[in-house]
Parts: sequence; structure tokens; C-alpha cells
Amino acid sequence: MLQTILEALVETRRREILGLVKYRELSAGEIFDYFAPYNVTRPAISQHIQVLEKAGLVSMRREGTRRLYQARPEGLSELKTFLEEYWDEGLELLKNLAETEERRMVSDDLAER
Amino acid sequence: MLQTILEALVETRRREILGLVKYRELSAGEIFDYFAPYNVTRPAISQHIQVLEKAGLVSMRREGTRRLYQARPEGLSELKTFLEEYWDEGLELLKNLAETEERRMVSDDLAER
DNA sequence: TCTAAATGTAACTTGACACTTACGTAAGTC
DNA sequence: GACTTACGTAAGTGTCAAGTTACATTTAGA
Repeated sequence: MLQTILEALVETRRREILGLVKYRELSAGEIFDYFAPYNVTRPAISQHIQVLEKAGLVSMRREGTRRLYQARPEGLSELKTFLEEYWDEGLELLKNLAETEERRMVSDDLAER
Repeated sequence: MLQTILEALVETRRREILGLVKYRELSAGEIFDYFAPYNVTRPAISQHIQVLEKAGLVSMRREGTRRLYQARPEGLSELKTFLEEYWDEGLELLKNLAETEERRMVSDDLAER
């Protein structure tokens, strides 16, 4: 769901987590270690990870007592679709409008003579 | 700012507003008229529009007492950059991983003989 | 099987934000 | 200049989510 994806991404800390597990698998503990200096507790990080997982933005596999997480780019596909709908179509539209406007101004010029 | 953009987009109603002014300019009042059946007040809509404007997602021009709004696709460029960083690079990475994995499995097969 | 390690879950507190009502403001109209 | 139209802004309120502390769960090892 696009809504779920956006809710997951709107939190800076969750985007940071996503950045950490983008290129490599990391355990929950390793992710926490990264944020420990920032004065945040382990449960807070754990809860952030759950949000990312439920949004389909990270995958998880167990290895012994550890849980290894990694980014799941496909999870962003809905956001990508949404964005393209505005970016590609939107820019195209603006371009056409600008051209139409230009033609109109040129014909105004001609009409003046 | 990416943060501001995401905060603007995370609200369903704001995405709906963005959808309304994607292809055509609409006045604040016209936007409100669209949502009136949904039992929401005019100030609420007005505040949503301000959030969108501050995030650079809509542009505004005055025409008499009216204010006309329109979607501004370029406002999404930071989000687009963020997304591509995960989508394109991320998928590329996964593909490479999968191929590496495949080679490993093949060599395992060979080793079995 | 007792213990330790790694992690998730529950319950609660607090701060932010999306509403509401009430009011302010600027541009047209008589 | 008073009135109306079309808005934005201020102040207050309720809800929800992000954080905390405390507890539960699962796996590995002596």
C-alpha cells in the first residue's frame, strides 16, 4: 500500500536504517549498534525495523538467534509508480503547455501588425 | 527538503489535492467544493494546500480574490533522486547477487560429481 | 536443563499534527 | 465607503505514533 510505504519513509531514522541495509545484510543488533551513539534505545530501533518490514521495504531471515535484515527495492515499486505519474506525465504536460503558450504569443504578435 | 516532501505526501487528502491540480489549475474554493461532500471544513483544505505549497509541490498565482493552484512536478525531484538510489541501484545489486548465487550453485553441482 | 545472548512485544507517556470554530484580510461590487 | 466574496491565520482539542521501561520468547552452549 502506498500509504504504508510513505508512513514508513517519512521517519528519518527509518530511512537511515534503510540506507544501512541497502548494500548488505545486518542483524538487528548491528543496526542498533550504529544508532547507539545517538541516544536511542534498542526497542525503538526494533519497532522501526518492524514498520519497514510490514511496509515490505526490508526482508528478514533468521540465523540462529539473530535476525538479518536487508533492503527490498521492489517494496518501493508502488511509490515509483505514483512518482512517475506526476514526474513523467506532469513534466510532459508542462512542456506542452509551454509550447502552446509560445504559439499563442507568436500568433498574438502576428495579429498586432 | 526530502523530509518536507514526504511529510506533505504522507497525508492521503494532500495526495488527493495534488491529483486534482495535476492537469489543471483550480482555485482554493474549487478544491474545497470537491471535498465538501466528505464532511471537511474549508480551513482544513486550506491548511493542506499550504503544506503542499511550502513543500514546493504546488504553485500558486492570484487572480483577483481567488488563488489558483497547480501541481509542480519538479517539486518531486528530490524524492525521485532518493527513489532511484534504491530502485535502480538496489535492483542492480540484487541482480548481481542472484547471478553470483547462481554461479555458486552451479559450481556446487559440479563439485558433487 | 540451566544460563546467556539476541531480539521482539506490552503498556504507558508525551509531543506533533490534522481537525474544528472564530477571526482577519484583500480584492471586487453597489 | 459599506458589503460581499474568497481566502488565509490563530487558538484550542483529540488522536496517534514514537519513544521509554519492563517483560516475554527463542536459540545456542556448558
